Amino acid sequence: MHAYRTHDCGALRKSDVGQTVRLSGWVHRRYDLGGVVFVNLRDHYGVTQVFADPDSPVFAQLEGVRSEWCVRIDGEVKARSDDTVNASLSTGEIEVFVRDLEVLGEAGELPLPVYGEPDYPEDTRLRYRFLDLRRETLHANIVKRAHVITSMRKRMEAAGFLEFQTPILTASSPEGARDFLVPSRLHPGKFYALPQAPQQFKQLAMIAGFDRYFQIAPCFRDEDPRADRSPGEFYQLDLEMSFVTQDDVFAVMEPVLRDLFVEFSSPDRVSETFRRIPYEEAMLKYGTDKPDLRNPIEMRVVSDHFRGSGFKIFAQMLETNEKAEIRAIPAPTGGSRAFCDRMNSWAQKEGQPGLGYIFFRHETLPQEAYSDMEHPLRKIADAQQLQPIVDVMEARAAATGKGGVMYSRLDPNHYVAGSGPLAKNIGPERTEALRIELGLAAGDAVFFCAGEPSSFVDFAGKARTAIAEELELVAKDRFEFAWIVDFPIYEWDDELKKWEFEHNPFSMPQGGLEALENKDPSEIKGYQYDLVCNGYELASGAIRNHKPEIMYKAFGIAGFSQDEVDANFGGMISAFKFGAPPHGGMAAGVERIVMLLAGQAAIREVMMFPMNQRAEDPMMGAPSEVSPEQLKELGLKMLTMMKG
RNA sequence: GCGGUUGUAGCUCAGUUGGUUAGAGUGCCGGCCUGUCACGCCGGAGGUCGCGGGUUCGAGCCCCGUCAACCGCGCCA
Repeated sequence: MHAYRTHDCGALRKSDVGQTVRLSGWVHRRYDLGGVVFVNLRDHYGVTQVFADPDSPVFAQLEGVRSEWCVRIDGEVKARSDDTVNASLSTGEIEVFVRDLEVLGEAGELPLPVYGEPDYPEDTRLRYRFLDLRRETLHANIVKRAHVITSMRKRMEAAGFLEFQTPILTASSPEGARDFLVPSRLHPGKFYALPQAPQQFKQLAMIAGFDRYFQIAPCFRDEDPRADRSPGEFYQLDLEMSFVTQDDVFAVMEPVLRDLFVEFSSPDRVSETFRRIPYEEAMLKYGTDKPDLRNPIEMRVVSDHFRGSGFKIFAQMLETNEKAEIRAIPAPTGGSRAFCDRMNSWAQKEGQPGLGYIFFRHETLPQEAYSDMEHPLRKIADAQQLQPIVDVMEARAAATGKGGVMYSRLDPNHYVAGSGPLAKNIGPERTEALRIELGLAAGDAVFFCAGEPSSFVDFAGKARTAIAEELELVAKDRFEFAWIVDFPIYEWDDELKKWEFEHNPFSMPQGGLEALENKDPSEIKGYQYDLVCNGYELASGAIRNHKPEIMYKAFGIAGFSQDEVDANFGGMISAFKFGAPPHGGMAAGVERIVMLLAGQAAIREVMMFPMNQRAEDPMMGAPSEVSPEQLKELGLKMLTMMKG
């Protein structure tokens, strides 16, 4: 018999009854009834109930085991009686009567319960990560991660890509994030850098003629973390292709990613096709370049409705500031004063002066409008009869799955009225025109942001999210993908008074050299794209700039001289001078993909050994001090003494 | 670097307007229990209320400072 096991803890079935078996695992749970003791034994594969009574020679020992001890048992598989079958266990039809017991590893009092896995603070979980990883959810997340990565590899290979490894010790680059540096012993005073991405290497691989490259690539960036961004290191599905246009990259990667998501969810949960949304349109409609498209709300510019209107704040703003505009955030089903006021105070908590709104409800015409055909409200009511608002409401109900037809359209003296201070100021005709343009109905509302777009887009995006969350308009179980395209290449840095690369300096500008020479930098767009899903940026990529002269010009606009470009990207630039093929690709965040597929909101839930918010590993004690000898060998000297 | 939230038993948390001996659940220890699967019942141990200072007759609670964690901002080709 094997020293530790004949079966794993998820293996035994009714057909095994009568066998003598050996199992090893952890004590998941113990039920000591005095004359009989049950133990749920757990390993990677499952849970099996084992038990003993005074007939067993190891009854007393089995009574003595505690949670999370690692034990080996020998025993006989027995069928459970019908009334004691546990349907929630795959092994629930049997149990093992223990005749021998060996304690492989005792456990002290647990700092973190494995069983039941209640919420625990991060630091405790990270300090005892090996216990945390025994817990069902995290264990399953890590297993899922492995399966997702395997599936990525298979799909990429099936699509004709080859996986190559690129260096981990490489050169520091001035672009982008802060580098992790590694001192060189053989070259005192010089440093390697850990790669932020294999960007230059994969482009060199294209120039070397490998045509299609991919890698599950470790990437290192010395930046502060977020819930969806781990500190220090993470993995990307990195890829590059030669002789391709942007459309070719999309055509190859869309099925890879869609099928991956379908494999780990279901076909009806994933976008059939990935929409393409220009960056500008995304900023306008969603207030962000990584919109959550499960949220049906789309914003719209409605400045004209307020120009010269009785709502003086907006009207004057439009008159005095050319750049100012009014943007509407429709809120289907949000048509109550209580909801609008709640959003208004939410906005104030966000540091805004407030959030103007109109909400629409069904009202009865005033008496004097009943038969006065020239009365403005009579006209509105009649027009609504002609273009029945019921249709709008039905369409909206179909789109959002919420609301319904809330009144009879047969009563000629009923109409949909806009309410709230803003509606009073601009009057019923303008209110009605707004309602029609936005496709809203009784029971709906609309909020407004005003000013220069650059000052409110971020807030507008947040408001769009908050409104949809409050109204439960978000289709939670969906994965809504879109390509965000046509990113601007440059962004004006107001503090440094210069043009900066908005995304990545290696992209091909649309229009090539001519655009760089003739256009205002703010108007130059790149063949540069992001893949977004549910509000996360899942991937980012570009058709690369493979022509040295365009490269020099592009860097020149951002203030880099030809010498500086040669110094920092010399390897790649010189390669561009030896027959570089047009090429492009992208890189997708592995952790973010797994996070979405595992239904988690934090990236640490899909990483085996993540660091904490301060980029420390409390279990391994990283980062740590090193000995003076190690420093001396590297030619390094501490300038500041660490505290403690 | 900045802002918000949190910090009370091994662990997760409650603790009212400042008022006697700071509680619960869970875990741990002991006792009882032969069909549990969130086992049940009885008993017990376990606390520098993050730390330092202040106000007060009296502080877990109020004030000031400080440390730590999480979330966010800055940052993130």
